[in-house]
Amino acid sequence: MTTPLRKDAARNWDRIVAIARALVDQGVPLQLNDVARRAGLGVGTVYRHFASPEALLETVATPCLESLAAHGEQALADTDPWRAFEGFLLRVAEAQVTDASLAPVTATDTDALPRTSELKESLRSAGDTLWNRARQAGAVRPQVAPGDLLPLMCGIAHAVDVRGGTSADRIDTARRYLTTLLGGMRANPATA
Amino acid sequence: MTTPLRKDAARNWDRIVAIARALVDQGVPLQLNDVARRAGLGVGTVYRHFASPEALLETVATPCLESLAAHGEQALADTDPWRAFEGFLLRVAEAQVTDASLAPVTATDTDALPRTSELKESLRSAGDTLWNRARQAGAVRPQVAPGDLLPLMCGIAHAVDVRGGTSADRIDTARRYLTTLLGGMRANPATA
Amino acid sequence: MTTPLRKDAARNWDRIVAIARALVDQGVPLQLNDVARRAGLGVGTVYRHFASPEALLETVATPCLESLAAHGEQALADTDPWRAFEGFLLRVAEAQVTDASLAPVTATDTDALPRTSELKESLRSAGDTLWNRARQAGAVRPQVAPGDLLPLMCGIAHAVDVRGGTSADRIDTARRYLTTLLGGMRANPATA
Amino acid sequence: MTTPLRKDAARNWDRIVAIARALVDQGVPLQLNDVARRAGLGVGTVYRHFASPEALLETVATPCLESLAAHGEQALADTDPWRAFEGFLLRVAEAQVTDASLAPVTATDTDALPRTSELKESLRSAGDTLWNRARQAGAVRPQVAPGDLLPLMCGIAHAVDVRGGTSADRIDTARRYLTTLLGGMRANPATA
DNA sequence: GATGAATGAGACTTCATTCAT
DNA sequence: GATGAATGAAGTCTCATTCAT
Repeated sequence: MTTPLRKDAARNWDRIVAIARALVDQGVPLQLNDVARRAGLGVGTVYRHFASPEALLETVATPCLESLAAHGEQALADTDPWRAFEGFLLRVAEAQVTDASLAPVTATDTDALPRTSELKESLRSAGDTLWNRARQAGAVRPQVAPGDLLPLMCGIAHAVDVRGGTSADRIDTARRYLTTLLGGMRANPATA
Repeated sequence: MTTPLRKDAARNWDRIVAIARALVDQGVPLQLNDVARRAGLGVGTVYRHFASPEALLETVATPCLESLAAHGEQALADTDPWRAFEGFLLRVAEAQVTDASLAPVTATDTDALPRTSELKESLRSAGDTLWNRARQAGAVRPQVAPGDLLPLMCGIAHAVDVRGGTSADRIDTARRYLTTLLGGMRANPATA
Repeated sequence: MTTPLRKDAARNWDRIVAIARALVDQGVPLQLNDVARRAGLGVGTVYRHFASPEALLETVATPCLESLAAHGEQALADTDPWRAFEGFLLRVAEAQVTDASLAPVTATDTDALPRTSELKESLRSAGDTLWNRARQAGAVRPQVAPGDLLPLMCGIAHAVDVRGGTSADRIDTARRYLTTLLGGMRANPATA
Repeated sequence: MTTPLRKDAARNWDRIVAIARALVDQGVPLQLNDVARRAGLGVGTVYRHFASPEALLETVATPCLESLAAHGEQALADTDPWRAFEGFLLRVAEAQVTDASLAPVTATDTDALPRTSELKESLRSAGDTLWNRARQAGAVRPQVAPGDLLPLMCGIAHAVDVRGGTSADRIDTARRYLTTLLGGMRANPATA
């Protein structure tokens, strides 16, 4: 497909992504000039690898998106539709509040990299399928539709951001919020 | 309290706010220079009235915040705790997706105007009280705490933004999302 | 000469000068808008009394300049020419490092108020006369000429500023510097 | 240490500094925007080379500071402590009234460039050493201490500025002032 | 006389992107 | 391929002064 990079170019690529990852983790906005300086590379080099800050950000987010997409695939194998559905959303929500590169990438419509679009599509489709199965099993109410899943996960992530608090709290909070939301999606609340 | 503005100054004030309102509605980021140019005023004039873009944005948001706060007060008079609680959140959610000035103002911690802080505090406190009443009436689960209410409303607004769609859909979507969330918060789903 | 001010105008005048004095003492640069706000007056009022920041600053400096000029007059009565000369310069130097309004006023060529020019001229002339007497008495070397006196006092004030240190040190430092300088001006060092 | 600049960048650097030099000589305050316009360069280019107006000013001043520092070193080799001390101060005073970039740089505490701090420190230390030697040789009175030297030189420069007069006079005036000051510092006036 | 709103030039700085070397 | 200098629009904000009310 793509020509493999020359060894040094690959080294640069790795370096750029590593630096960007670190910046994202520290909450520093990605600026290609800045990344270049920190990486000890020329801006041009960074631009050669990544056409825009968004492209770099998406590259940083890719492994996480891939792992989520993989989880989505696996979840399809689960025999309990609700558990599969719930587990998938939990993973997504946790990832969103854990990895700062995710929120902006999932929240936008326009992707810089085709790979990003593929992965987001894959997530969407996994979510839809899981939702449909749960629906057919009578476990979810039709109130929210498949296309709502990812937006809602973005909403949870944003709610957690707004709430503030220490980074240790974030996962807990996200879980509480998701649990609540799921409570409203479930068809047969555990009243029995 | 405050001296009423001179007639000409008031005219300018109104004009600035009106232009800002229009910009916000079109999704254009507020820039004081830009507002000044469009209003046919000197930058200094705009800065005299609004010390920062945030101050102007908050001013634009104020009427809406006031109306929400007023609704919060009224809701306290409702004898049905759950209905009062639900009604309040519904109003907040609708406002958030209807008025683009609200989201950034409610999502930040640092307010430019004291009035904004008052109103936000008032909303928070109304939400808390309504939640507590519903709680004491056994209508809500303790899963989410009062402090979570506003963040969650911000989350819903964000989810609606991410979902996209026409502005006509937005209110419906917000309602669906809120209904779902409330479904998860309610202690005794009306199954009885 | 000048029409006496109406009572309220005089009150405003006093107030403005008092505020300006306080600002100068705190090292805050004089801005007429700022002064007006702090005085609870309109800018226009301040401009009516003082045509420019410089005019206000000179007004603030005036009492001190007057007292120095008065001292200059008195010094002429002293029978010991060197003591008179030395005493005058000491007073000037102390004033310069004590009253922050003085340095800018004495250092510039262009005065905003005629009164300032008069006072500066008076100081200059007093210094010249004292220098001439000391000269005729054989107490000073002709190395520095009369016109150098005030510039040198400004130089001392500036040296004290550059040196930094607490405000308590300033007078001592100024005295040391002046003593040294005078040591170089005196014709018969106390070697006898 | 530092990578040499590319040829074109060096050309721009030189140009910027040359223009800044000219402005300083004309007494025009350095403004990076202004310098950029006069140099026919983008603002960004000037900012790339000089992070702030102060940094540019210090760069303009550097050669002169270096030459003074070099003189300081050489002066240490002089066998006559007083002559060395006097010669050093004379050079500094002359430079101050000759090169308008010096006064603001020497008068401030906070340097924009590390190189400037080094050079200022070097001057300070040379002055201190020369003073100490002269002191040990019994040539100076302990009235002014080493830390006073640079402030006093700034004071002389300022006195010369205040005095005004043609630029031809300036050096003469500075010499007279310094001579007088040194007269007051010297322990054994050549009366013997 | 007093007021204070309005002015607007102009300073500072940032940053995404291009392109000569 | 890599470099990094250059670009310049655009945004921020300040402040001395004027003039309508």
